[in-house]
Amino acid sequence: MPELAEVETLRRALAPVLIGRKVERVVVRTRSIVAAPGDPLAGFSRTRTRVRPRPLRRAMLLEGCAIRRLERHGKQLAVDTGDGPAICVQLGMTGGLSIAEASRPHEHVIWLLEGGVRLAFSDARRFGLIGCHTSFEDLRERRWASLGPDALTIRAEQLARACAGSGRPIKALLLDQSALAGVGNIYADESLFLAGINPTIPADRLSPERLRTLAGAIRRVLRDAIRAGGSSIRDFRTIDEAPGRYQSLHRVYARAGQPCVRCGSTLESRMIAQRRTVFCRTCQRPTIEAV
DNA sequence: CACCACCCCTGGACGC
DNA sequence: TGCGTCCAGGGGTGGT
Repeated sequence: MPELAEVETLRRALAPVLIGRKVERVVVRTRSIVAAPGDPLAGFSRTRTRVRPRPLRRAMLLEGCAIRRLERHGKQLAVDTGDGPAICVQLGMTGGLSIAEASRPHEHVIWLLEGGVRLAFSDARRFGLIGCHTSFEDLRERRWASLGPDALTIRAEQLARACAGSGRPIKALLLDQSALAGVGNIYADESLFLAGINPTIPADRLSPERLRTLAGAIRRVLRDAIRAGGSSIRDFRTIDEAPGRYQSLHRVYARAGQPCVRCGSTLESRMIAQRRTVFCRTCQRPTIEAV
């Protein structure tokens, strides 16, 4: 389940291998995983109303171009050629990028780069997506403009703006990529626990002080997770198959029924915004405070 | 507009 | 051992 920390781990591992290298050939095994310019941003495979996919030319997937930089916003990774096209990789639930000569299961797109480097996008459940754009500017306008500020550097004031006027549970807001980009179910629960905030509290009922605490907790949890190479719950691996180490540091995620690491109470679990949510009723009291 | 249920998909865990 | 069932959830879509 790649979230910001896992995507950033990938970005840092890929950059030294890819930057400056030319893509010699691209192999597309699963057309539906790729959105060409003009295709619905979601990828036509996901829309209920069937849309005929636009013709896909391999130059759209960077064939013949040299890679200049890798950028990340939230959970999305952009591969940019500078003066040419750019692609946006969304890993979804089980997507991954690897550099290996041997093929892995469920490979959908493979880039063969100069020097014998083989980059592959694999995704068992195909929730992931590769968006093709004419330029990095186009990618930013069409894809990243609708995302909220990046969670790794979120400031209290930005979080306050996102929460203002929203009666949704704070957990639901943290998961909303248009409010805050990069936090998924794991780091939402971990951040709320660290901040001592109950996940059911309406976003607009949190005081400025608690929002400051929460913004700091989000930054810290993500920084620590990146330092540990991300969380490997099921599928996530960095480019050389190495698993992350942060899952052993989870304080609440997937620990329902186990004792709270801080107070020993039994951790509770409930559904919020269609997501399993684990928290400590003692350390994260459901107090509604005056604003 | 804000919010939420639903849907896409498959591997792994678990019960019998 | 094997098979059926449930669950995980990112994010777009459509309905309320």
